[in-house]
Amino acid sequence: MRASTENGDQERDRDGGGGPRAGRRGPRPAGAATISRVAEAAGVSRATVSRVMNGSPTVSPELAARVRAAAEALDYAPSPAARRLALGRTGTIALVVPDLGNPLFQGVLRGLSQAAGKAGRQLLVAESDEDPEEEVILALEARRNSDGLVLASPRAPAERLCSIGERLAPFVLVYREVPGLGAPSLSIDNAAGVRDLVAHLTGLGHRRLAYLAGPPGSAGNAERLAALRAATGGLEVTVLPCGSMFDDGHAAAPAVVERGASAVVGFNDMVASGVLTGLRELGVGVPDDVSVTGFDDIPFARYTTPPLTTVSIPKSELGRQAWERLWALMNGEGGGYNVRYQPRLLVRGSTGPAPSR
Amino acid sequence: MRASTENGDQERDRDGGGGPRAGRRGPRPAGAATISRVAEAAGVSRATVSRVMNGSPTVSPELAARVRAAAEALDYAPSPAARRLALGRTGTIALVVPDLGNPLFQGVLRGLSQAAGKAGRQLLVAESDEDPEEEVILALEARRNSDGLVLASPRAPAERLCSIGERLAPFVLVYREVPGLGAPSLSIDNAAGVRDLVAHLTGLGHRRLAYLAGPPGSAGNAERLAALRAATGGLEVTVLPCGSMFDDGHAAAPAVVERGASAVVGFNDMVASGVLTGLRELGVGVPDDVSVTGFDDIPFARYTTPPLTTVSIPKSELGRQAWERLWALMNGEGGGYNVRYQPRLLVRGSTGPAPSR
DNA sequence: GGGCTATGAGTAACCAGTTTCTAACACCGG
DNA sequence: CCGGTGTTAGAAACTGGTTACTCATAGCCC
Repeated sequence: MRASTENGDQERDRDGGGGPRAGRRGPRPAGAATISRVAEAAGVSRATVSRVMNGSPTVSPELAARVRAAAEALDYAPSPAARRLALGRTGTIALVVPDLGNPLFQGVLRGLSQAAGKAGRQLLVAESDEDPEEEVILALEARRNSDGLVLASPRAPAERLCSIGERLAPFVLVYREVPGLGAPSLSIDNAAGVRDLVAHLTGLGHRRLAYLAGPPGSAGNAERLAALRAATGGLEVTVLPCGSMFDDGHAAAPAVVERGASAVVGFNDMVASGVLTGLRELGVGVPDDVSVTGFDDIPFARYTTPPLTTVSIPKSELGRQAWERLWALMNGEGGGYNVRYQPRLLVRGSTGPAPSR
Repeated sequence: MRASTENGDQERDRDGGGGPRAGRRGPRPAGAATISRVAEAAGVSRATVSRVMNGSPTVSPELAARVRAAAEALDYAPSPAARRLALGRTGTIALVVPDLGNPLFQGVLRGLSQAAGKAGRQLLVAESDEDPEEEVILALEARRNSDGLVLASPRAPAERLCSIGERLAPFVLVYREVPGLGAPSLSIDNAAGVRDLVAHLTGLGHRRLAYLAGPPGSAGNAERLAALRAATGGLEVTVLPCGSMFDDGHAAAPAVVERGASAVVGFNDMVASGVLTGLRELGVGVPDDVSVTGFDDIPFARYTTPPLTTVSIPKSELGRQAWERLWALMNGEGGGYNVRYQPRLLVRGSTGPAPSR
């Protein structure tokens, strides 16, 4: 598993070079130029250096040039830590998600990262590992180190979120709506997506459905399941506990066969892909014997065999939009209304007419 | 000289309570308690509050209790910005990657996020969008806002990295080795992986190979291609320009058929999956007519049809290990040697005996 | 009982910027 | 020639912590 080494570990820094104040404080860059040194070198006050570095127009051109030259010569860059303190802002926004392995949150991460990056903001990321209380703690912690927060918190109780809502502001909630919470939320109309899927399946003649349920605590799973129950009035629906990962879906295949369902509605694309593989291994034809649908339209959904019928949700768009909302909030503009995105049904090869039997 | 009459200026901030200077500065929490207010409330000095908050043992128990009560009552939490400045460290580490959509970097992100989170460190993430110079700029920027850096920089020229190496320290390079760079690197033995694949394929009788090349600037692609050339002495190898995404591989399928290769070596699992789908659409049987291999073992690789033969690399382990190395470096321990991980061949269903022809 | 030491807590000097206030100076009009 | 005005740049206060010194007191030993 492990292998070769190569040297490395060079001189270390010149640490005690100066001698007298060797190792004076902790891990400071040691040689880093400060505003004071630049001021001294340019023969001006610190205030003037600050003004020049921030492009204030109230500095005469020749002085500004002298300061810039000195800054250049000393390779000076203002300390972000000092600016944070003085300005009271961090130039950073934070994202807290339950699971970085989930394509849903990866999409938000990407969209947010790009939007924030374009605006010159840094991005702090924290993963709560799907623990409800951890979500809350990390959110508070992350928020203290940033100017605003994007929070994906499918597990934390609504009351808990409301109780700390004030301390999290400005923030945006994604993939969830919490009534009464003083923050805009960007969510998916899960019910509409499920209705589209069910309509598609019943249109194909399916009457016996199986639902592969997501994680019990998940708000998204609760919504999808409720919508499914509502949309399948006269039909037979079996709910099978499953999960959210490939292997969960894979493991559920025998149960699906046993129940004799003609169509399987997966909590998400991953369990749907898993069950796809599992069914094939059991010799069940998809979509000839059983139809399968997913949810989310993860990048891989079009490359399964057969390609997965699913509903598409705008993951990166959520990230981009979260940035826009957050930006508005940080500037004191309202922008506090909720958006619920409509998923789009994508019919691919994994669904077909119900077997006549 | 400083004036600071210590309690003389305490008066100052109580006038904010009224209306006169409402909205005085930018986005400060406004009501947030400071160490001074806690000190006042507890009737002690700021130094004592600081000592209590940091668990210094040189405070008498009753005083400590009084301070803690005051802090609790005021809902006080030390300002991270002020601590950063005073301590000269940020409590944060940074990760810079070219593309957050790539499972390779997602794996590192997860491993690093979990390891750093467990150690109570925050994680800053930046995406360079595969631009060589952007990689460098973002790395410098991210490093200035953190105590250490994990850098995945497949595009930036080696000399450029060396020239800024000192300013990035402490840092760890992943998925790449740059001789002479003063930082440990964690990389994959691409050559060994390619050799394993080639041995596997030739063992099955394949003599005409096609390589689906990755992005031209990528260091990983260069290594894999060089290793392929070295490992396929007497064989016929066609190199097809491709890319790194599903669609790139999908689009390359016709060219593969045209060249009459009996085995396709994909730059990574995504192009391999893409070509898998493309070949099936063209009516080419895998592995009966053509064998296909990938690289990286992304989570999806075992769920393609047929499951993808590939080599596995320890993505999350790289992230965890990067944290360990970084931690050692930040504590002044050496730990600066390089590690090159050996990939592991995973034979699945996408490879089989060469057609007899 | 007096000197010595250990201990707890306060003072003030940092960290490295930003910003308000103020003073000096040039320019202008009366 | 003088007062009013406008510009420029500096002095100093401010962001909110940490920590090296310092000092007072209490306990201990001789």
